[in-house]
Amino acid sequence: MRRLPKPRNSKDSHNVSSDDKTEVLAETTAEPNTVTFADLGLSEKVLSAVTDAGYTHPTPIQAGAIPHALEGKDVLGIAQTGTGKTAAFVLPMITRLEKGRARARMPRTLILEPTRELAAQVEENFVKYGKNHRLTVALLIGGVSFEEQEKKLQRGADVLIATPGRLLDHFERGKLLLTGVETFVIDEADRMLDMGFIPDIERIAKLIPFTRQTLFFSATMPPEITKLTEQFLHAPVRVEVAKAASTATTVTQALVKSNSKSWDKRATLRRLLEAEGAEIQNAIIFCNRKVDVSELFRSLVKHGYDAGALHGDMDQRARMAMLSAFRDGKLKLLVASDVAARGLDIPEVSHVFNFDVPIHSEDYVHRIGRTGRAGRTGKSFTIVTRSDTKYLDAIETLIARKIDWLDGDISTLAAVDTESEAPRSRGRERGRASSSGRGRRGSEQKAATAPKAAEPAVVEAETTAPAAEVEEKQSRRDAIRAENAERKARPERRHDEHKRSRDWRRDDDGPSPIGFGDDIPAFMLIEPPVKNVTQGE
DNA sequence: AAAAAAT
Repeated sequence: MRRLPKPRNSKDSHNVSSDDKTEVLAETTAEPNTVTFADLGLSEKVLSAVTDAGYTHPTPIQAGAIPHALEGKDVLGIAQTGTGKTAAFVLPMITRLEKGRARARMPRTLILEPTRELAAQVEENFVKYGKNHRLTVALLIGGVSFEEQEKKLQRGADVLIATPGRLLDHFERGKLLLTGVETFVIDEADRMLDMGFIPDIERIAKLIPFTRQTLFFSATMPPEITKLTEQFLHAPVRVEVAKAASTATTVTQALVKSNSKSWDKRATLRRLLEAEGAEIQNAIIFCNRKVDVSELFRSLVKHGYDAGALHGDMDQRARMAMLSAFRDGKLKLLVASDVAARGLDIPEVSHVFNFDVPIHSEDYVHRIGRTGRAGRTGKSFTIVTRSDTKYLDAIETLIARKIDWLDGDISTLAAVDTESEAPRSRGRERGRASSSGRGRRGSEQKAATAPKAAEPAVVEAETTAPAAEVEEKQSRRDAIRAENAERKARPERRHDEHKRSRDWRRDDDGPSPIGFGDDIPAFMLIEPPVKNVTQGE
């Protein structure tokens, strides 16, 4: 038996809210797995597409939202990505579209997404589940030409999937009327808020008839979003599945200390990559800034790693190429900005590396949520420098637990020379500090693939917290906050900045590849460099 | 100290 993306742990649907409009997914009424897609009221054609895709049992958000969406009710879905949220609106929409036909320039449904990749992903869902239908789906996103999009609009689109900017652009050019929209979907509303899209969304909503059905999804419900739901939704059914500030139980988390110099961080990362070795099926490496994505990407390629890059300043074609190569397994490592943190459906990522500690703690949760999906296990490593400690404190407070250090916490960095923070065994750390020869490093490299000394404990964070656990978690948060404050009060040890090894410095990046700007995908290189060749240098 | 999105 397979489920649509992400069977989380069964507690997911126990969230209780006092809101009287709320429909809580009541698993008190039935065993979670007894509901099948056939019970939800979807049309035969949709059902057969779902069956063909290999799914029989809906996820909690699907079971909760689909029947109401089919009835034409407004739905407020509070769910993180990876809960099967997309199918929760795609399946009932296709069913409802069976009645009636699209007219030129008057799409019947509109879905707003915060990023281009997410929009493209939703389109794929319509293709997959609408294979027994003759649906016209138009994807209106920036970075690509208008022509084809206009053609589709002119022909009459049943489904419009758009990012706000390009949609308004089409509208202003008079290529589009929104007066025929029957169903309006706002996806990832909280992220749209972060990105400053709310005014655009309000403007778009005003162009759509009042009588429409609105499906509204958000991972979290900050006050601004609540206000927006009051404005957009009429007597909505509320379906809530997962808590935002939680990390999957299947993700192993660890911290790794490093000096803050970028070459030092890159060296730390490479050591981690070597240590994990064959365990890495594929990995996303997150950087906070786009320039750092490019820089790290070039460095990894130069060191012979099978790496790609993904960030918002890249050419759209390169973005798509990179993403599909990564999905297809042609790329092992994807260096990315937070474009890739949320929403993107990249199955089976075995590892997540945070090259930088995220500045906003929620991003940490989203990033490591890229691994350990659908019940699989995943590993995450976060490289921490001295100046990151306050962000780290915020993260630990948010997730209400301390994350294990792989090889001594940040305060131990000061005690030894700067290149010696071997990511694993303490014994080796001492050895590294006293050696400076290259031959030595070569053997070190081999040792890196040996079994790891300190395996970080498996996370026990909950995906959803019932009332009693909420309190317990809060007190844990308070304790962590106090502990962090106390640690901060202690005087910090100075470290020796001058004892850097020359070898590390030589890592600085050489000439950039040509053709794809800074971000030529490694898999497109004519001569794929061999891993480890440059490593010992 | 950031990223994303219309040109």
